Amino acid sequence: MKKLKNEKRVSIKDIAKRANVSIATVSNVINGKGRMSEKTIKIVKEAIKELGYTPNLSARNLKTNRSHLFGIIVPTVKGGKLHDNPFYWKFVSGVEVSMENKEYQVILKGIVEEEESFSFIQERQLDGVIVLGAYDDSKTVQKIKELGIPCVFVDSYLSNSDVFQVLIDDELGGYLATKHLIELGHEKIALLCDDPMVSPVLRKRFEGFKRALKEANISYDDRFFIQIPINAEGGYQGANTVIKKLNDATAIVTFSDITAMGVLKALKAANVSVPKEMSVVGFDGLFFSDYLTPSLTTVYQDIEMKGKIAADLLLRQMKGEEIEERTCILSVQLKKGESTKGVSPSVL
Amino acid sequence: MKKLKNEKRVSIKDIAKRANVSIATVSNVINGKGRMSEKTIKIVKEAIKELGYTPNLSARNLKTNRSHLFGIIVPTVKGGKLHDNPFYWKFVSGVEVSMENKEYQVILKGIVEEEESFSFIQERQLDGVIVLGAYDDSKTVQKIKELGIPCVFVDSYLSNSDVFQVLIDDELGGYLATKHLIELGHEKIALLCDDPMVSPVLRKRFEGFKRALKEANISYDDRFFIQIPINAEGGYQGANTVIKKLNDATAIVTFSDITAMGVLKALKAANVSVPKEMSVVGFDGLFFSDYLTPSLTTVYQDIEMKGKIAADLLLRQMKGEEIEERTCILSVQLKKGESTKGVSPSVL
DNA sequence: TTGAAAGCGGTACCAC
DNA sequence: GTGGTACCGCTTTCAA
Repeated sequence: MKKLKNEKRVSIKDIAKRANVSIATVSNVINGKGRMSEKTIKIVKEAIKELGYTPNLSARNLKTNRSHLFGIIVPTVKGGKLHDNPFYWKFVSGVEVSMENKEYQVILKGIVEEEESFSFIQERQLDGVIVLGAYDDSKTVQKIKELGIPCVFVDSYLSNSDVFQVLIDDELGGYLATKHLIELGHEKIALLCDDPMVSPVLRKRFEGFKRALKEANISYDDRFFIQIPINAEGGYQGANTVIKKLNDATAIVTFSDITAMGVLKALKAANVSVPKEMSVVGFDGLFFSDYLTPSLTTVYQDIEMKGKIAADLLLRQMKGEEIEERTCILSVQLKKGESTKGVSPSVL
Repeated sequence: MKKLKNEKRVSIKDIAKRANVSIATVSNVINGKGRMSEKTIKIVKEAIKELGYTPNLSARNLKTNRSHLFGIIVPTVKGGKLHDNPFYWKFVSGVEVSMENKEYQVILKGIVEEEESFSFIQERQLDGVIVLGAYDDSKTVQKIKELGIPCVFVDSYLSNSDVFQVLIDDELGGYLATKHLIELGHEKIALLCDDPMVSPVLRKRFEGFKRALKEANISYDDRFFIQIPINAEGGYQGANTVIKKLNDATAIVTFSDITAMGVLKALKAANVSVPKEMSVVGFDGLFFSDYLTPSLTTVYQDIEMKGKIAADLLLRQMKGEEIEERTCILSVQLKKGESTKGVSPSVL
């Protein structure tokens, strides 16, 4: 005989009724707190199974002030655009690996600092946040710190040493890319890059670039710096600028594989052979870099590991663990592909 | 003089006290319900601003049974691995566009059907879910439907016409890819694909493949079907198989750009020139397909649009809107690149 | 070992 | 128009 059920979700109360115990006991069984007889535990557990109970996290969160939710926040990148860059995905992937079986869920959110507020962090009671690519003076840092919740800053170069940070050795990356070219005999090296002043990450890489030049006694020449947005289109445009205005350049350094991808396309379209007439170096070591033609010489960073470590730091903070080493700097390495070779003897 | 504050978050009560009204009134102001005098509204709003109040969503959710959270669920793909496929990024991107300024947050979750339960949907009180790539008999469909929450199935070919679905014309896609090659004179066309029986999407594309052959009176030959996992490595291996065992093949059809990418790499490594000696077709039209060498001829689908529409259907369901057309099928089109050309006269 | 009850921060009904 | 209050589902203290 079918009952017209109210279809309400089963709650702790229903379990209590079914098991003939109080809701407090049910709660204790669920959370494994207090001491109860084996018998009650069994009865309650059976009731839970029979009735198909699942806890209501809203209620639990309300009471405990914890949400088991945390955020990955990317300032400066608007929602939709976030997903154009494989970097973020690799990162999230790493985060999720660390989160596996920890009962946390992740909310990924792109933010435009000027427009958006951070109220959702409070509203949702996020237990912690990972922030990507902030910088010392950004509002984001200020606001997040005000909230006083566990957080980890990635690629942010914050000067405050109390803050948890994950970085890579960007300076080394810029250095390695450039040095590699120099060792191959290149001297006229164009750099395609967004304004290094807006991002500490780019600034570091830029410094590495200059260090390599200096070490080789090659003077830095402004003409060889081409400012472009860091994306494929930027690379495309930038490469065309090189072709048109810097006909003595024999190599191009970019600070992202995505940019390099655009560079390769432009060079191909202009019939400039890579690496014969022009060497190209990328940065990141994203999955496709190996599948381009020619395959890309690039500065590899372990993005997934970055995500893992960030998540790990966050989890440990949330547990209230004492953490001595608050900044983690990952190394990078040059991954040689086919896009670079020795400079050909100039034909006169 | 500093007070030792309890540092508790300001709640509706604090606002009520500050504004000298009841919490009911505050709630009404916040939600714009009921009729109140302009004056009270102003006072309350000021108090909210002064105290920096943000609502506690857990509390609200508890009361209203809505979470303003929804899930994008990918069965068959385990958490971390989800992010290896640009398809999902693009899709999520579309979803977020539709969600813009709707106060919803998205949780992306890969699931292994066998292992995982769907309890998180209930626990978090998700207001709705978008499921990618389920199929009629999958547990996922059954379970989600039992939950009775708004949902949209994408790429799932569910036979139940009551269900909300977004699809592309996969059959047409398979057909177009193949027909294009046939028109170029190819007859020995290898197909690299995962088992079409496990996924309705692949089955449809496979059917399109066969239809094109049939139309051209080319008999389908089992030898030319190479089963591989749909990823770059699969493409790489598959192409090598073609090289070794099918030396009469002049073209390769794949059902994903990622696969095609692997194919191109293998062919390049084996010194098989594309498209001169072998034509290659991809599927999806992902961002990098245009940057490969040669650029990929591929079946383009508007993944972002898929995401937009799915999100839109979901939002409308949640609003309780009447929706007549429950299944949306997007078209696809052939995007010609450099990876296909007419078959060269066979050299004897 | 178990249970009664207060209360987390809201919403919504109903009385004034 | 405004306010009192029950209640959402759960955790937790304290008493039995």
